[in-house]
Amino acid sequence: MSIAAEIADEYRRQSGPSAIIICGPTASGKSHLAMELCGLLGGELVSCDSMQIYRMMDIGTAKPSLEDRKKIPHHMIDIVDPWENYSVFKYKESAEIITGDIISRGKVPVFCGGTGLYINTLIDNRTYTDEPEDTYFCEEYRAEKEKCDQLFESGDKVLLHGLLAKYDPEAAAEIHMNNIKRVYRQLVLFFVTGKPRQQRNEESLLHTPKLRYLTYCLLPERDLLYKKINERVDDMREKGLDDEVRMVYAACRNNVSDESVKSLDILKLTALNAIGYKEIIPYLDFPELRELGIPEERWCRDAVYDRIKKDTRRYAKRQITWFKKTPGTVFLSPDI
RNA sequence: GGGAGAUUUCCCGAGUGGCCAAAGGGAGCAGACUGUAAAUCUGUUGUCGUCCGACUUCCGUGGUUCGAAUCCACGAUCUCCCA
Repeated sequence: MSIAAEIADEYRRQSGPSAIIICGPTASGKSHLAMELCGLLGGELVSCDSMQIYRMMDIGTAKPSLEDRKKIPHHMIDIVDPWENYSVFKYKESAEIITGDIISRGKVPVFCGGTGLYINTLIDNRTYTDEPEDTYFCEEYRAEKEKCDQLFESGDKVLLHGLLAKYDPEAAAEIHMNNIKRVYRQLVLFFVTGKPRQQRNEESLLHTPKLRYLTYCLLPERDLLYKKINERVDDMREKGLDDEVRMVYAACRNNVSDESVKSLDILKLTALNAIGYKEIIPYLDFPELRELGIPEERWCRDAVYDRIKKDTRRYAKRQITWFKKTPGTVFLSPDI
């Protein structure tokens, strides 16, 4: 019996509202399995992928083909533009509505993706409060936030970490000083909510999950996975990743303030830091990118694509590390 | 045939007598994370033991020395130059 058939059987044995999650590192064959399951169970696919969320980024994120999307309804794909900000909070919000809708129509939600943070947010039914821009727990924190911004800009990790130690010592003890981005984020969250990390975490877990999730993680043998990754990157190259990256970058450039382009803040956009994009962007022929100093050397496609492969492999490793500790997960090792 | 230079732990590469299991980088491996996550960060990489430690290494063999990756001799392989 095929893996899909077995999972389908297991699913049918469930009582009460249930959903299936298919996770695993990139190129482990998640989409294929999820599609098969949808076919067997009359399911609809809900993506848990932080990059397939973005429109235009088709080749580099290995989005399912339009053909597949016609066969089985796919959700949570192509819902934001690459120059927009997105977050787990927004993901959870939309995914919840969509899931409810799928169930109310008597279909089975089949979640599929590799973003562990999103997946665990679903499983635990974490709830966050909205985080409006520029709202602070108290007036005093507004000034502190500004100070915090300055420290972050100047890269003063020692003082920034010290600031966190002052407001949320527990978080400071757990987050390494070098992890300046996270230190900064913790501070911002503290100034907005007025609550330390521990408390926020606990409170986000107060709502019991409405669904029972059957979680499966595809974990191919490492060598096989890496081989598959390399092949997939070569494939992307052939399909025209270069052109797609140029198009996405240009689109972001047109939709972001001149200031951001000039200061290269544009490069901080989450979408532009996706693997396959961030490696190619420095070589694009846009005036502001000259500052990066890289275009001087010859554009060596082989080297760039090797870097993409390497970054993808490392990403896969991080995904595996995450999935391994998600409770209740059933691990499968496919031959791909 | 003659001359010059090279050979270092997975790779690149530092090291020229003790502070060397050997800088640094790459790649690998392991991990953290639960409010930007395809992001960000940490640890580790000769063997054995839990840290202190013990043991085996720097092309090979032999030698000098209290002590050698480092000096000497011979050999092997590679690169360049003259024939």
